[in-house]
Amino acid sequence: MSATRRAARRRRRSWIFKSEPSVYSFADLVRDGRTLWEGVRNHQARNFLRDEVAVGDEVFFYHSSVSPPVIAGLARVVEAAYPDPTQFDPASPYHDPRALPGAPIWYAVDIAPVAAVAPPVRRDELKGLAALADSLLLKRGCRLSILPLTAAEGRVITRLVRPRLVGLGGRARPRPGPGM
DNA sequence: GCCAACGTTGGC
DNA sequence: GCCAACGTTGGC
Repeated sequence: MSATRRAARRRRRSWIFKSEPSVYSFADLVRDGRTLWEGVRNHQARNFLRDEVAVGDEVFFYHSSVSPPVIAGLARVVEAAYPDPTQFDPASPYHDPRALPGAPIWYAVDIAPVAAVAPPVRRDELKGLAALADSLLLKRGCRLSILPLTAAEGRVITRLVRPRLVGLGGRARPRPGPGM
């Protein structure tokens, strides 16, 4: 089997991507159909984006800094890491003068919406899950905006989210993929 | 609005 | 390299 083929068969991973909905919400993603996940300026989160987030991975779109914080949607990765263009743009709030074309510091991936979660899954519902007791997501003080889930954590969140998946644009709800 | 947690910066 | 000061994140 070729390397690409092995990569294609790699186990799909699950991630939490946090966003403040006043900056960019799941509804914005639905409107846009696809977006680059720009502006990540934390090294650990950057490393996940650059090295581990892969096409096809599942993304739980998390609204932070709102009350209550929620998982508002399901998305998937449609383009793996490439240099975040905003780092080179002096007009961008994410501009980083240390970054040079050819020597990027920050990376972005592209994601697309799969289904809305309605009603959204609230953080306090997640807190009720024993399987998430030690998760990064619920860990006090965890400020990572790109957050890996273990397979078990992904499963348990999927179980909660799945009955609430609402297809986009009035179409039928998306067929659950393998493992869902 | 408060504040805990954590990352970054900069003086030494 | 240490560490105090400061800024940001993000739940509450």
